[in-house]
Amino acid sequence: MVIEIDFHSDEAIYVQLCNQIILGIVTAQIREGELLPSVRTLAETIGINMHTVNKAYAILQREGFLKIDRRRGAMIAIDIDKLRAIEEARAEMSLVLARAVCKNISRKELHGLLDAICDEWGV
Amino acid sequence: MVIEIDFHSDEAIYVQLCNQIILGIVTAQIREGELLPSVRTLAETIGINMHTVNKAYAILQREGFLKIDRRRGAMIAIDIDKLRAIEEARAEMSLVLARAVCKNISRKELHGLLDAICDEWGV
DNA sequence: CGCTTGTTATATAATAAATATAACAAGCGT
DNA sequence: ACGCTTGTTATATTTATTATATAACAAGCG
Repeated sequence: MVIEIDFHSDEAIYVQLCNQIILGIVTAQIREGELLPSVRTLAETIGINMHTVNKAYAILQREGFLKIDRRRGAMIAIDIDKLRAIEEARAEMSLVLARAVCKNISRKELHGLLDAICDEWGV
Repeated sequence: MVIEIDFHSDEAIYVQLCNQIILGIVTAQIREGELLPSVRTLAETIGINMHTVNKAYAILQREGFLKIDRRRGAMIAIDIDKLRAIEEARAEMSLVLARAVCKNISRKELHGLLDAICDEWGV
């Protein structure tokens, strides 16, 4: 999967990495059981430091998106704690929806947006 | 409206301020046309620096949630650029939804979550 | 004139992010 | 046994961001 980093973004590089890998999973660019590049390889490919990649991988492991085997590397492996996932989704969605609602975006339009995004991913 | 800052959060204080004010608008704790406390007053109430509040207000003004009059203070005034708002909502929602979908939360459940949040706000 | 308003400038401290080296333990392949 | 790669840890340094601290300014109200 291709990873693009915007070095002029106000988002930290490791955050961009996490987001793109998660988007890669949901768009099936990389699937459950597949290996990500090694921290060193990906770091060199992108042109950043090894520890920045390592930080992203460690976070994704803690959040239950991948498992790290010392010798094989980082493998996509979703740990499903659904109750927790729903609570997190609710908290994050509240902030997004609040901004949208303030801007007069209707509940109906938000449902439409949700469908459009899910359609894009074939979910 | 009451503002609560978590000084142990990993979110910057000015970000928490922005989020809470937007949530305050959407829950009608503060309405269009109403004045927020002055930067100095709010800073003292919360126990933080004036510039931190000023930064939050400036950001909310730039994002079109309030207008600042030099002598009157900061007033809730939503600038509706709907096309832009929808694009921003789509980008932010994509990240939230991607995480949720990875955790096996279905499209149906996400619609339910959206409704639950909107219901809470009476939107 | 005194007061408050947002705004700007400058300096400083504290924290976070990113980079740079180096080294370690584990295991694979030859 | 050796060389290689894997993630991991440690340390140091640099840079960027965040937060605080003072100070001053222009604008306007009473």
